[in-house]
Formats: sequence, structure tokens, C-alpha cells
Amino acid sequence: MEFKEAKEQFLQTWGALGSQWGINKTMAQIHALLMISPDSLSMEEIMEELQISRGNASMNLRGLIDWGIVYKEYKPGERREYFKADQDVDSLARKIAVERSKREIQPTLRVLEDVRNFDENDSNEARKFKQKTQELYDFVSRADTMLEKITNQKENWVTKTIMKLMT
Amino acid sequence: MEFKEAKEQFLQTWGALGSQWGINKTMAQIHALLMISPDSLSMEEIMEELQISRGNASMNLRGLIDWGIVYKEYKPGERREYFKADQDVDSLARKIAVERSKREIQPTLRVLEDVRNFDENDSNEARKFKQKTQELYDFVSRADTMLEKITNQKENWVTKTIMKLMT
DNA sequence: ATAAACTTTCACATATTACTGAAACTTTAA
DNA sequence: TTAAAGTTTCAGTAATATGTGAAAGTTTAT
Repeated sequence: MEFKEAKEQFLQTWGALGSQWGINKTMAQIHALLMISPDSLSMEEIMEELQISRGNASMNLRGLIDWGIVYKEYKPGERREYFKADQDVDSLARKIAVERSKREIQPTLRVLEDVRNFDENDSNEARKFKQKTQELYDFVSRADTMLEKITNQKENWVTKTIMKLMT
Repeated sequence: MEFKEAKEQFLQTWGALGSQWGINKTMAQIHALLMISPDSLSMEEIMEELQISRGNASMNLRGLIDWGIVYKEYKPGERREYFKADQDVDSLARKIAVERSKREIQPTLRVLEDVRNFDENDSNEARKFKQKTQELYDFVSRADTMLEKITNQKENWVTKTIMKLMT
């Protein structure tokens, strides 16, 4: 396999993976591209490499910056902005975990809490509903706590956690 | 809030959550519906409750059965098939984790492995690429191992894992 | 073997989501 | 303060993913 081809496949695969996880394809691809680039890239270069429009590049770069996993970089003497991905895979994963908790787990917990306070109604159906939503609430909050514990380890969190689990 | 309304909101939220995690909305909703139903439901009942077509119901039920989180149930004297969700939240989460590893993590690892064997080419770019894909490979396989360790605990895995992490 | 009762499939329709490109906006240097 | 260089926004379009419904397929009881 040629280098160019390998790179192409990597970008493709990473994009597809993103889709499966609710991250849009282009955003995942831009991130992948920045991750494997030795130097930071300008928006022009990103557009060129991935064959995407300015608007698309701009939106998705902003998204990545919001996630805290891509930074702007200003080169001295240059007006243009350059973009650079967080280089540390552990820190990347940690940031994603924290953000997803904030954006998805917390709101879900809020709904689960809400939904249990319906006007009492002693049907079988209502009782089962109350029970299951309670169980889900408990599970999700325990999972969230676990994620927090894992990610609070400053670095190499996956490895460290495996170590702890080895006991 | 009325019970009916609470139920409605729960089904909606669970569906939306599914989308964010790459599970289609209807599939997530059917699962949610079955989870909170005291009795197993026929396809007719599911169609009625969620206002979906026969084809859609059939496809998504099959999907859920493939994931191993919904079962068919045959009632004596009845020809119709009934569907029932796995009632244990821990086991549900465990099955999902195992399936996602099989369906997504393993294939990703294979690609990452492949992609590193490009014809040698000693550019800066190629070296960086090799390094990053290696790092990703290591990370993903460590994460997968962790998931495996967590899920191999037969039950209450989230709680047990938190306990271990408490040290 | 047949037909009633039910389930699955699949070509087409719909809905959702992502992308484009041009106009509007912002920043910087002179 | 202007204009060059760049970035963002957004209405319209394209691509993708989901859903429909009728026809084909299955199963079961007789």
C-alpha cells in the first residue's frame, strides 16, 4: 500500500467511525487529518486535502474547538490562522468523555428524574414505569460516576484503570 | 405531569439519546417501550403505540433481537409472537458493550493495523502518520481490554468497578 | 394441500442531516 | 479609514438515513 492510500483509508475509516458515534463525518476527518499532520494546517489546506467547502470547514473546526480538542495557532508574521490537534491521545479521550457526560448524560439524568414525578396513578403500568426509570437513573448515574473516576486520573487513564482492575 | 405524558417524554428522550449514539431512533424507542411494559407486546401493539409501520417495526425488532436485548415470546394457545426486553439493566449494558466492541472496536483495530504497513517512505509526514496510528492502536486496544474486564464481572459491573476504583 | 394469520422484504417516498457557495462580517496592516 | 486577507453565516441543495406499505414469504391448523 502506498502512503497516500494508507492515509486516505485512515481518514475514511475515522470519519465512518465518527458517524457511528454521533460525530459528523467531516468533523472526525478534520480531526484525524490534524492529528497525523506534522505541522498545523490552514483552513485552505484542510479544504484542499478533504475536498470540502469553506463553510463546512469553518463550522466543523469551530465544533472541534468547542470540544477543546483542536486549537488555533498564530504563526508570527502570518495573518492566516493555523489549526492543530491535541497531540496526546489520552488527553483527547479524556476531554471527549467529559464533554459527552456534560452534553448527554447530565441532560438524560434530568429527564429521568422529571419523568418519575407524574401524578400518582396506581396502575400496573405506572408502577412498572416508575421502577424501570428508577433503575435506569441509578444505572446511568453510577456509570457517570465511574467515568468521572476514570477520567480524573490525570494521564494514562486507561492503563491506570486496567492496572487497578487487575487485582 | 400525567402518566401518559411522562411515558411519552421518556420514549422521546430515549429515542433522541439513541440517535446520538448511532442507534436509530425507532429502535431505541421500541426498546424503551418494551422495557417499561409490564407485559410483552405484539408487533401490532408496538406499531400502535409508536405510530410506526409494520415494516419499520419488523426491521427494528429484528435489529434488537440481533443485539440480544429483546426476545420473542410465544404465548400458549396464541399464534402471534410477543416481544419482551431484557429486564436487567446491568445485563443490558453489558450486552451492548460486548456487541459494540465486536462490531466497531475490532474492525477499527484491524484497519489501524493495516494502515501502518505502507511502503516505506521516509518523509516527515509518513513518520508522523506511523507514530499516531500506532498510538491510536495502543489506546484503542487498551480501552477494549478495559471494557472487557469491566463487563466480565457477571453482574452489577458498574457498581463493582466503582468499588475497585475507590481504593 | 390449503388457506388463514401472521411476518418479512424491498422499491419507493419522506425526513433528517450535512454541505455548498456567495454574501456578510471581521481583522490587520498600511 | 481603507482595502486586502481572511472567517463566518445561512438559505438553498445534496446526500444519507429512515420509514412506508403492498407484495412475497412463512407457519400452523385442519
